[in-house]
Amino acid sequence: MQGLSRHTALTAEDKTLLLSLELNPRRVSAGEVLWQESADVDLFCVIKEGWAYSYRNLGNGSMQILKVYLPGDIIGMRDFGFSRRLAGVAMINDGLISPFTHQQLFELFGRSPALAVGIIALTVRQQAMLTERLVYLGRYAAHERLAHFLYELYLRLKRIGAVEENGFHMPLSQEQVGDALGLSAVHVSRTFSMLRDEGLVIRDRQHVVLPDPDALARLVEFNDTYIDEALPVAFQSFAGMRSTSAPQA
Amino acid sequence: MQGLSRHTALTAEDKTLLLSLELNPRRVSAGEVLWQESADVDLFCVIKEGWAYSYRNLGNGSMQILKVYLPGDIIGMRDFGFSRRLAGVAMINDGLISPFTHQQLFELFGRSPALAVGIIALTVRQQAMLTERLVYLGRYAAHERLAHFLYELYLRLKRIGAVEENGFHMPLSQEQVGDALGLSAVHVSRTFSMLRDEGLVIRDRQHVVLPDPDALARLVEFNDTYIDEALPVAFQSFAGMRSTSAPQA
DNA sequence: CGCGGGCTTGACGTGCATCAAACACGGTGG
DNA sequence: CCACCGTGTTTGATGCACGTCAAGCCCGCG
Repeated sequence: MQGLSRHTALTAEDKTLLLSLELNPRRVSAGEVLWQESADVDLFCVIKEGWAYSYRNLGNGSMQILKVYLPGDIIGMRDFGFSRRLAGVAMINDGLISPFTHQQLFELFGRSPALAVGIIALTVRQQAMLTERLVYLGRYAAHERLAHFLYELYLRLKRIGAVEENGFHMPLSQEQVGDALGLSAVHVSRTFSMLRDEGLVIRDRQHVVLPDPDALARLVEFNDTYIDEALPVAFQSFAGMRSTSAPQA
Repeated sequence: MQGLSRHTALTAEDKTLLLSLELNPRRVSAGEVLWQESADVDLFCVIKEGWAYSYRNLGNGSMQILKVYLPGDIIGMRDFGFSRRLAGVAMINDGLISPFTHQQLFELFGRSPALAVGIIALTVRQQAMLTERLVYLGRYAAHERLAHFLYELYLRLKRIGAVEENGFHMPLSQEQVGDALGLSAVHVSRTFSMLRDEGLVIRDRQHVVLPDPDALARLVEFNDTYIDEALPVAFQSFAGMRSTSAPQA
């Protein structure tokens, strides 16, 4: 809800509808697979606690992690419009998720165009992050990929209040970081050392501190508009246009 | 239209609406930039003739090509929901495009839920291709990236009838192919030679032949469901649900 | 106390980038 | 018709970033 209200104005009814998606929370444990690649698309989830990632297992034995999901994120929208999953999703640590069905989503879309627009906007923004990663995989060296990855996490965590004194908890193993960045675990370790020696990243076990976030942002030329930007005006009016009971602010 | 009818049933009215998007075709010449990164999002386009690509120019002087667009593709949907372009788009060769506005798109969405669903489905499928590329950039070697790239083009071109005897016209320079695959132009050349020596790809200037497409498909473990798959049943009924004048098949 | 998973460090090999030079075209103007 | 050029491609030489293998280390855990 916090995420959606960033993009579009919500009425009381919208909020009730949204909460109805989160009725059946379920505890999940570290490493638990929420669904496998090629499984039928039946559910989507909101993550309430814990981290998750979507991945593809490849023919050559390696894995590519596509995206890391944090509390508040919606999982599974990637597969919206497909009958089979394009990627598996697994929990990184213990957590709490609220699954909801295709049907619930359609119903919500039908009742509140504002919510439909907002959820589509969130999905599009997730896709923008993927594109950003594609650029880094294609054209940047290991230390830039890692710096970018950490800085993006930092921004996303800050939005949900999970950063304290420029530090945050990062439950990913270095092998998993490597799978996300297209690097070997060994090289991730070396790259962390490099960033430490340059005073950009301090890490102790699963705790990461970015002593000078702005310096990191400059290093990776971070463009944060795609994470936070509000919807263009045209969208607000479109959402209002078809709304039956929810005039927009 | 051909692309949409693959995913959802179109009524006569839908077809009229679609054609209204293509009223103002414009000739464009090779290398012409349709829009720059960070430009205001005003237009989308259907490509009627010619190839285009979306790209990002990077701080380190290199370029990453995100996607190649072929005749029949809709360009610009990546930026749907943003006020600024996330990537530039340029023509590869001379062509013909039909621009349409945000507003036209909204109007079309309002009139035909079936079309809205179909266009969203096309957009989601484009994103699936991007994800596929991300996987290849992260975890596969040059010859696999190139083979995958060529095979994907081959499938997409075959759908629009631009393949003859397993061969097609490919107006991209090797530098551009490199920018798409995260490789140097020099290495693209060497990789082409490699695939030629293995009998997988024959190339003469801008003409490419895949003598044994199935062998290529096996090499890259190509999963073509994401290109062609029809919409799941739930979508058809959703499209029908809100339609005022267009009962679904 | 021993075990195992994750992290570190070193040695070594290699895939790809980079630089540079030569080559093959198509287009242009003389 | 042929010199001329520019752009794109090929080929070679060299270097480096990263992968792989392997050994040791740290720490939590049974």
